[in-house]
Amino acid sequence: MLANAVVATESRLGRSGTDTTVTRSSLMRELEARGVRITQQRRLIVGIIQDSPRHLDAATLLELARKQDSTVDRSTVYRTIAMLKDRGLIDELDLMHIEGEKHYYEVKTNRDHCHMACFRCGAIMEYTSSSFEKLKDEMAKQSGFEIRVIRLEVGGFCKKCRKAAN
Amino acid sequence: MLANAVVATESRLGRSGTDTTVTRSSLMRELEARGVRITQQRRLIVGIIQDSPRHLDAATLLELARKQDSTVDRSTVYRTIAMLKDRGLIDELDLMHIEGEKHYYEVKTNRDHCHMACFRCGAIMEYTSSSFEKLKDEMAKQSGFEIRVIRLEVGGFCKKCRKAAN
DNA sequence: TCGTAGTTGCCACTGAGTCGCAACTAGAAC
DNA sequence: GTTCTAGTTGCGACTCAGTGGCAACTACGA
Repeated sequence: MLANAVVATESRLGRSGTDTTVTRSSLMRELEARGVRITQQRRLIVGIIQDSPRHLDAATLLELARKQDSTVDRSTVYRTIAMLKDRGLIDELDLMHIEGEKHYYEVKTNRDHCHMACFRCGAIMEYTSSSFEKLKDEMAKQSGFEIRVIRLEVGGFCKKCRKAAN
Repeated sequence: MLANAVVATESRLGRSGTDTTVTRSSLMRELEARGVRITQQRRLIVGIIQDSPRHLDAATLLELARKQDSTVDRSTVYRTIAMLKDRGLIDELDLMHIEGEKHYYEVKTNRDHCHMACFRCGAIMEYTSSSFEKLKDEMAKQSGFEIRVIRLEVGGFCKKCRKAAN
């Protein structure tokens, strides 16, 4: 029981920072350690991803970056995302395409977790569980597959919305 | 052990029909039963999805449909896909974006299953397991979430490719 | 056979993401 | 501090998936 945690979020497409079992690494520190060239733009974009309380898509990320530096280009945002993804520092999510075909990004956590998207209110909840870890191990063992990325996404209706529907 | 099954596929983006535990319903029969208007185009498109040994994306589906009826339009394919998705008759997959941003479709099965995509050879494997069903139940119970769609996708390297890499 | 609600083809559009290239710059070498 | 250059950026034009309005067509019930 203690190993399981439902992380509910207050805001739309938000995510909670209160979970004690899930931690996220410092992107900037990782990049420096790996000898990646640190440009102003990267510092800015990476900072926004790191500090965001919500799952960001590329367009929102660009918008936020431009608030601080209006010259930042769309390509730079996409290229920075690709760079972080290649290095395994961020995860890409679809969130059940709850708002079109966008992709969302989040800093990789120490534990894999699932995202539950409410079709009615758009809330995103994160869920970690030891059963998920076990399933992952079982899959790798039985299939001989080397798992690099895993994504478990759920669409449906959250507790609040189910109550509201009654 | 018996409850688990790794379904390996021969071909790229293929899927096996040999699994005895996973069954797929007849789309046409379902549509008729639900009083959906059966047009020539729908019969054609739905037939292709049903009979395909591979996971199809919209563009491929259109191409295959046009081989039998060159007048079929792209919109019709997208609208048919949307119709089947809305009615919960097919599932949409991303397959870890192994080939760009396409979406792939498959007839809904009696059991949820996972898709494992090999980054090297592009093979897609399907995996069903009682642990997956259990995790699903646990998630619903603990979070109060009503699960309508669930998608578990894995990216990495398949057994063959891992051996080949050595 | 007819009438019409639902569907199709057409076409123009949007929005996400990519790519080549010239200009710029982080950071190593001196 | 100055210089050098490989790596990065901004720009702009592009591709590709998917959408939506609208007139013409058609499945199917009466």
